[in-house]
Amino acid sequence: MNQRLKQHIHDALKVCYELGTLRSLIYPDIDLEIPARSEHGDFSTNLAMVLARTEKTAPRKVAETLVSVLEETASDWGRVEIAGPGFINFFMAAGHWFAVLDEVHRRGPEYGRSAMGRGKKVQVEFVSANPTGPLHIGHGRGAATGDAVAAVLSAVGYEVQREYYLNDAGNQMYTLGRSLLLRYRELLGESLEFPEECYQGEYIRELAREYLEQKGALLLDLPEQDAVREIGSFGGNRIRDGIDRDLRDFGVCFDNWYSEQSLYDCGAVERGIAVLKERGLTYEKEGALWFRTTDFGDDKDRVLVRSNGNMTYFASDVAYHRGKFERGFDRVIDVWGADHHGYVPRMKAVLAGLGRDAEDLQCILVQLVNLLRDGKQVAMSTRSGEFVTLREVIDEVGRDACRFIFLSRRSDSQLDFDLELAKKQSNENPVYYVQYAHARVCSINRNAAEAGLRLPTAGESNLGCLTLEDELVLVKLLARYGDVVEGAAQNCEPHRIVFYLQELAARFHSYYNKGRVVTEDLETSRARLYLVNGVRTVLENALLLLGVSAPERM
RNA sequence: GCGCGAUUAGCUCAGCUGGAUAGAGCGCUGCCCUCCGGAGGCAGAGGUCGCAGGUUCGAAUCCUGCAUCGCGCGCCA
Repeated sequence: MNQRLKQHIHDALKVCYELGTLRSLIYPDIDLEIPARSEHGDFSTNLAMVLARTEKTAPRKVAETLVSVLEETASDWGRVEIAGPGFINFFMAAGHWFAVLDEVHRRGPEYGRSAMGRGKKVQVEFVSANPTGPLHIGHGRGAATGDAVAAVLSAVGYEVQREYYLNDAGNQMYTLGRSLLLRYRELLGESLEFPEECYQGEYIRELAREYLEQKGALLLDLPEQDAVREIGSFGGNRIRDGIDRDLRDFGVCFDNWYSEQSLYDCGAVERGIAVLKERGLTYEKEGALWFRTTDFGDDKDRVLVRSNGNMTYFASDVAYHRGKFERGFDRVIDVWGADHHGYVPRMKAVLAGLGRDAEDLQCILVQLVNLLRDGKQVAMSTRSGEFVTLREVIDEVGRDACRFIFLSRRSDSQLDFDLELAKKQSNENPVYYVQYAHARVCSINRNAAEAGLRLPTAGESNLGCLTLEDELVLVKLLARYGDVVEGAAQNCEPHRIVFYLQELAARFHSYYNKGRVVTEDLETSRARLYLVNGVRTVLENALLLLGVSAPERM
């Protein structure tokens, strides 16, 4: 609808230029916004104010000139007026609005999707927690965010891949193996000191016990190196499987698990370094190899190869990101914990160093989750192994509430997550408010079916029966849904969907309380059923983007 | 010290990339069950958008400085 309106405005501007009533001869991007106040119309543009400068004419005067042309065609779609300092406000005829209902019903689950990103491949990499322990609640927020961003991008037409980067190379896997081996030996009666740098969590003991039960005491006969590698790879696999299982139960499913070790095995890390060398972006200092990331805006250079010959994680990150683009992605999105924000400039530098536009990489920083119970902070410390796992939270509060809460703020703002509040099935908990709206429509449908009323399909009902102000408001909200999805996609901000859902649910509940959908009047009942099921479709579509279910009963 | 981010109602937060009289939820006060599900609705109180300048027709939004808070600044992973 606003595309057509923009075209009208563009045409009007052209006419003014041809008539000579306006002389700027420029066509600025037409900014159509939905005013906060309905008295200001359904749409509004500041075009006259933008043109005022080059026209050297008062904004209102420019607006009058434009409006005089716009009015010639206005009767087809509504009316125009000038307001305030020079806004041009558009009021669409009600019939135009109610036509979206047909679109909602015709497209069903497709309604709200668009072709904005058609033909482009984008990868969203998220969670990517080290496979050295179970996921905790912070990973859950990253998972919900990454998954929803992926879903939203996919809804606007991108070809999307969800990827988990598995840090299975380097020191930490060795540390995992060592931690396990020590616990294993403890179980076999040895008394020893458990080093601080080893993983402290109780799960280490459990895995060691599991290994012992399955394979027995044979590790004691192996050289230490081999024993560490053996039990480490056992533990790493078990932990990875556990992570995968937790994520699936959280409704997150990765298309690809990408192994860091594989980058070493196939020589990609060496090649990545070689490319930077060839481009003259590296130098040696004090026995180490450096990448001059400061050439691209980083505040200091970074080491690729240490003086002891070991590669840094940064070196494999270069290879990893280079590989992403070689795999054909046009855009790459990394979802990180906000404590990694310092890594953004150096990763952007990697892209620039490889000859890519740094904008092709977007980093979404997810702030930490502040876990509360009844308003009191729950102490957590990864080092001591005392943390609340994602698994525990899912089991306790449920997947829907969890995901909804995680997505209810912008990702870069901190989030209070109160376990007791999340469990409450009350008005303090916004998930149920939205889901309840959906269940309510389903309930109305059941009721209508009992009364022998069938759900009307497109064109079957008389939309002229929808004369209430609330009905128009609802339909306008439905019409906005596509823009909301596009905005969420463009900005990688799934929380916009959450806010939209709350508004839609609120308008629906309000409407529901004012009168009945199923009345004695058959024609009105059918039209209202048609409307209310349009609402239901959009509620469902939006909830599914967030990975939250749309229940028919609660 | 340098860098990044935050600062909006009692609390938790939005604010559509610079628009018109700054919004929502919770909490608080007072109402609404003859009615398709009350996990609901209606009404009300509540603001110096951290502070000070600047940019322009117009600033919560952009720029500069300051204050407070958080995070990050290894040849760690």
